[in-house]
Amino acid sequence: MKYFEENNIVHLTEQDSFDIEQTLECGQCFRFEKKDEKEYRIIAKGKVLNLKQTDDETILFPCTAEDFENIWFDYFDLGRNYEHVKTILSEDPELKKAIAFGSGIRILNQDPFECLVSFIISQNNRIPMIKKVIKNISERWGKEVGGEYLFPDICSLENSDGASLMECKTGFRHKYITDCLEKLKRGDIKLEELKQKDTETAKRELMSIKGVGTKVADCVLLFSYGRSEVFPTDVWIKRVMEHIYFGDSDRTIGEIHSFAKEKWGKYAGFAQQYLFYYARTLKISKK
DNA sequence: AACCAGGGGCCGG
DNA sequence: CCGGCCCATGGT
Repeated sequence: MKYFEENNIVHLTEQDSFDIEQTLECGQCFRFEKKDEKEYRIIAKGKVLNLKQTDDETILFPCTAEDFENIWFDYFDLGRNYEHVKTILSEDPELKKAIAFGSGIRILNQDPFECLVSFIISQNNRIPMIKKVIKNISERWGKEVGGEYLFPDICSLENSDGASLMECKTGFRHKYITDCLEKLKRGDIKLEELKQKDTETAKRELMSIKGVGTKVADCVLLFSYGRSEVFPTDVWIKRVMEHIYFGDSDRTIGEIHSFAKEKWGKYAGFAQQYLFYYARTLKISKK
């Protein structure tokens, strides 16, 4: 991964397996805004960052060399060899098509708290609406940085209540967010300590929060704790998996989940993300 | 195990 | 314009 910094702009000149559009639009994060073709703004890690990608390079701005090395290199998972991941998963001819389609996807390393609340909001909801709700919450309790609002930290969000969360259009999920905040405040769950725990234990703890089931817990583990062995299984994944591997016949979420875990092991999370992007953008039929 | 939880977009009529 | 259906689900 080659890069240099000049005038507070970082130029990424070697960008194998990195497409900003695919990485941001594949459904793993919600605080981004499309400015133009291959031009995005993200709000993450306490900062506002603009990205613009051309055939030759990706530029990140405003961004010092230090911020790139300390924050964004990890956030965009740039230290991982995705060619290797794709080679392993391409042994499966069906998956190979999905990988060719989203070959520039990288799995982000997001903030656990923001990720957790975001995926609680995601349940039975659509992406544009999820983005709107998170933006509402950020504008109400988050810190302003350069005209944008950061997702609030735990302390700031503890000033919320059911009614104010409803005003942010969280709908019936407001009580789940309240329960989440309560458990974090009491120290029943320490998000920082989950990093040291094995995936099953971390998953169990996350699922003790009301409104966090297997799917939401898996998303948090994959998108903010780097647990690539999980396989978040939702209706889209169910559909595309039934289509590809089961001749369009009905399977339960549980059957799909264990099939994928068995088949892809520690690469299941990557497979899931390629399949999700493939299914969503091709709009695989709902039968 | 069916049903319900806001809210809003989309679709057929 | 309006009803019905669906949505990166989980609780009851």
